[in-house]
Amino acid sequence: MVVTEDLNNISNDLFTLLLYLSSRLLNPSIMLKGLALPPSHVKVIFHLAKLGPCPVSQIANHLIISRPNMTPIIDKLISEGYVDRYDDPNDRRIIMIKMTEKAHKFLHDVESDAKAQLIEKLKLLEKDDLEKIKVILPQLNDIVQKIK
Amino acid sequence: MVVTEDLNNISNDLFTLLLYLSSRLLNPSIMLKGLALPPSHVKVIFHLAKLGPCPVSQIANHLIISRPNMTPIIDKLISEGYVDRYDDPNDRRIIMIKMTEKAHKFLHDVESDAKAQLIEKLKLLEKDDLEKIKVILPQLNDIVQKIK
DNA sequence: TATTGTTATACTCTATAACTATA
DNA sequence: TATAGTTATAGAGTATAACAATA
Repeated sequence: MVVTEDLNNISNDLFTLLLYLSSRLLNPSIMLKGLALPPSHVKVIFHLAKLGPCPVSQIANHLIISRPNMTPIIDKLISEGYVDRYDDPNDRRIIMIKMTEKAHKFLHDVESDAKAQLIEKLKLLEKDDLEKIKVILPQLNDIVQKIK
Repeated sequence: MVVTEDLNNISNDLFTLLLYLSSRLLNPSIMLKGLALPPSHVKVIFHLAKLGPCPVSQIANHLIISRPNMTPIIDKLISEGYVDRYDDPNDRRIIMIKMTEKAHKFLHDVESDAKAQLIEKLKLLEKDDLEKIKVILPQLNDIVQKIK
């Protein structure tokens, strides 16, 4: 049976896992530095990749970016060819944002780099441990994926 | 035996895990917003908590913050009582930074909030899944902790 | 009246180059 | 000569309030 103490332990372990992952394997905020686009812009593309075309304010709400700052971000992404803007026929107040092929390629490159870095670090592990996480990770992903 | 294909799969699973964790459970960059201190300042405190007292430039190197920007960051952290500055007796060029009790309490509060949020999300899982990750997480942490 | 997106503006955070002090 | 930290400064990112257009 799962009790409050279990929830506390699991939450502690998850918190530790997040710290370990970002300090030892892949720090998202450091990964986003040194790219052709500023972090906030990359996050917008990530968001569009996950949810598809979105209204400006929905992106702002999800990424905790203030509405006024979305305008220059979207302007720059458009001028560099990463997203397109189009009107919502059902509500003329709304402007929809959609990522382009260039943005898909950009994300793919970022992801490839990140995974290449991960592989280098994973090579440092012993074979037993690699065998273990090879089994564990899919199980954990199945569970985490159910949340929300 | 662990082969290249396994490394690719593991790296894919790890990447997916990081995305799931930060989008469904706890997004570090969103967690750092809305705090009393800007993200860069909080990261400095986190770094000091992990490594103990550090020279300014070591903090800068690890967090990918440029050296000149460390000065105002440290100034502000000192003025608000989160860190102390003292000289390294062995090398008079070096200025050491050390976190205060107030910073420890601050980190503890941030961590408590994060864990409370995690628990709320974990409650959405079924008991079977909770039993599973209760077993899985410590195993994964043991392995990840060995890297680097 | 509420919401979407924009403008204007001030504030904060950041990056670069040049400087001082010590090694 | 190389390194630690600082100063000066320009640029990039962000938050707030006020506005126009649409619902």
